[in-house]
Amino acid sequence: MIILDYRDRRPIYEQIVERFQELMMSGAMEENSQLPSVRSLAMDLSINPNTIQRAYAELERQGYIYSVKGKGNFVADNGHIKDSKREAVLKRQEETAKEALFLQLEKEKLYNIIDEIYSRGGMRDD
Amino acid sequence: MIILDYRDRRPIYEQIVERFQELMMSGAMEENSQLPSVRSLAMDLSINPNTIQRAYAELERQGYIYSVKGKGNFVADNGHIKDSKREAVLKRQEETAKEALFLQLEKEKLYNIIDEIYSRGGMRDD
DNA sequence: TAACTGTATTAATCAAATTAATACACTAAA
DNA sequence: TTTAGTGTATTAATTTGATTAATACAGTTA
Repeated sequence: MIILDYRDRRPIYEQIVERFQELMMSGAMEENSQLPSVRSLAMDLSINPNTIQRAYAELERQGYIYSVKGKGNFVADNGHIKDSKREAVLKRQEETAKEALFLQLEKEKLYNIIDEIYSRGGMRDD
Repeated sequence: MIILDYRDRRPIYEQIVERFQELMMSGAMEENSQLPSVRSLAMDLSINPNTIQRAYAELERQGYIYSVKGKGNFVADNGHIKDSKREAVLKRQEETAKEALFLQLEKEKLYNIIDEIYSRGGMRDD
């Protein structure tokens, strides 16, 4: 479910946060389903429970999960999260376009890539 | 010429590397022109000369500059660098499009952003 | 020679991430 | 009620990477 990359410069807890975000937003983890416990996931990944705790705290802070003491951590309703992710992607698109312009890339090349991805992947419906 | 952002999580030397790359690829620094000396730039930025040294070593490793002992560091011919930068941007465009698709964003939204940037910025010629 | 340049090395310092070791509170089931 | 799970909190130690500090050495130029 989670694979750590120790060459990645980002801290482990951030990798874990990101990975769960992906899983939740792709629908791979259903709303209200339970996440692995702090201790068990730490065992699985051979890292310290505190690091998992930190990742979970961050996920909760961002509204991705909610925790119930004594029971566990659970996937929250994250419709609103998707919106903020969308914003982030659009911002990233802006940065990419700026850099492409800076490098004198023709905008058609960007178009083509987008078309390629969208035709390959098809569209989901909500 | 160079402004450091201490809130940035990336190391200082990397910020310096990136900034010089920008300057060189935008044409703001001409080929064979001299970079500030290790010690003088360190003074300017109020940081340790070793940090500049590290940044310059990295720039040289990547082929952006060449150094002459006793004389200084100089901007290299970096036509090929621009090409690899272009590749990197296209790859980034691909990732962005994938994520946009994943988030069910209409591709027209990406188009619009690109158009906006390109119309605002105009095109340079080589 | 003097004052610049780059390069290399070693040790010290600092900050952030991670680990380690606990303790405490809640839940669920035997 | 006891046991074994769960989350949460806290403090200290450790580790790692970045940065600083202090030097030394070598080449260039005036």
